[in-house]
Amino acid sequence: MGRSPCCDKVGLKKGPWTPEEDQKLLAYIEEHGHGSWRALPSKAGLQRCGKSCRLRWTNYLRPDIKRGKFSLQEEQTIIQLHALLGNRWSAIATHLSKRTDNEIKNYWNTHLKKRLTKMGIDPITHKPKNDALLSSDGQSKTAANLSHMAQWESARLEAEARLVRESKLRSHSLQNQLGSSTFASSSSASTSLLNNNKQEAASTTEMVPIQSRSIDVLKAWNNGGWLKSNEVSNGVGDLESPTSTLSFSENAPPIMTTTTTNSGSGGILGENTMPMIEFVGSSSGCSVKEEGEQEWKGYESSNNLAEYKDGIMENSVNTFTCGLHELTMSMEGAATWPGSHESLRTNDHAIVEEGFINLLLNTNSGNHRSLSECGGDSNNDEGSGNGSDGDFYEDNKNYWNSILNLVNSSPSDSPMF
DNA sequence: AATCATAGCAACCGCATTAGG
DNA sequence: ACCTAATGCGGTTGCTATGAT
Repeated sequence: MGRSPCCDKVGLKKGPWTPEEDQKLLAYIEEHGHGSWRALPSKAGLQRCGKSCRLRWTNYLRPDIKRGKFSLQEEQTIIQLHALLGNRWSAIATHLSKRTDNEIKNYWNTHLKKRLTKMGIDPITHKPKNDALLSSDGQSKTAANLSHMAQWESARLEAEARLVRESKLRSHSLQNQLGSSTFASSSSASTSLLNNNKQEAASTTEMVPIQSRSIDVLKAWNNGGWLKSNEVSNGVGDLESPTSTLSFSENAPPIMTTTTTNSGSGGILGENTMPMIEFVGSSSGCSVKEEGEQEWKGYESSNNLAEYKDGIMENSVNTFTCGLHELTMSMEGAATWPGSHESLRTNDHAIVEEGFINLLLNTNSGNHRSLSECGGDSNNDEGSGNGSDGDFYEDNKNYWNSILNLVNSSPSDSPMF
């Protein structure tokens, strides 16, 4: 497949945008929308290629972009999501609303990466340098992937175990609760499940006003139609998308429950033997740090790995709660579990992964202190495994929990259901 | 004051994927 | 099923500002 020519065309301007050009582009999009980017430049009277216009808009002119200094909370979110996702900037950006992937990427490359390196942390593997050196040079990336894979796999195994346990409970509750329908769901069976999970969520979190709204979450993923429950729970009413065009007129609920029935005809859920999946998450009150409230200086000056660990791998005892098993169900229907980090780039995998992330981010049930609070003044409570770091499993769990906690408490309005 | 080095960031490049005919 | 345009995304480049010598 040949690549379409773009900026090589003669007569098209390249380089920095002038205020006049910005004004033209802005005015045009405000009036007409961007429509076809290729056609836009001529219509807007710009001597630019469509791609350049699109980039300028998405990275700079879009009105919902937050610019300026990154807060500590944002920095920590980026670091942890990077540990989780690697250099998948767009995925990271979806959890930092109002920040563009380009900005995050730049910030990582110019600030965070150096900072971690300075602290003796390998920015690729997110492990202490000594560990990373074991797989030096070209192998460090592979090591990072393996690390990510191991973490994913660990979470998945835990989820699977839970799935087995809960699926049995479900079949019981299904039979018992057909018919109750306080949720706007297309199926009464799913409704009863929702209620189960709603109660479960409510029992493990602070009581939150419960609304609900059902969508086909997989379809929503396919369409890029993210719903962000965090924003609602954070008191932000409108749902903004990190991309320019998505918006939702309705508020997402503090607990977003999603069901989809399995047609059994293939697709993502094709091999799923469960009759339906549901995503139940909750987000509760969060603590938001003001920008610049805390600095990294403690970490930097001490160059102390233990402190880093305490900050990033916050000690928490909560486990993956509701949601993971539902995700696993969809995962198993969606071909295979990703065998490598890169393999996630296929659409199904991306869907699964995003769902997993969102579940991770959305399933916190009560331990939602921010890292700013916990990691910032390090060691309020002794860390994972009570100081004995030999237990890989505990470390690993705490690592993921810390990510979960971080983003749940993040002010960044991460997209959720 | 001039020169060089470095940091920061906007913008570009090119591959991958998706959508539509 | 195939082709092509459009779009998404991550890596890289190059310009500008700032600091050091």
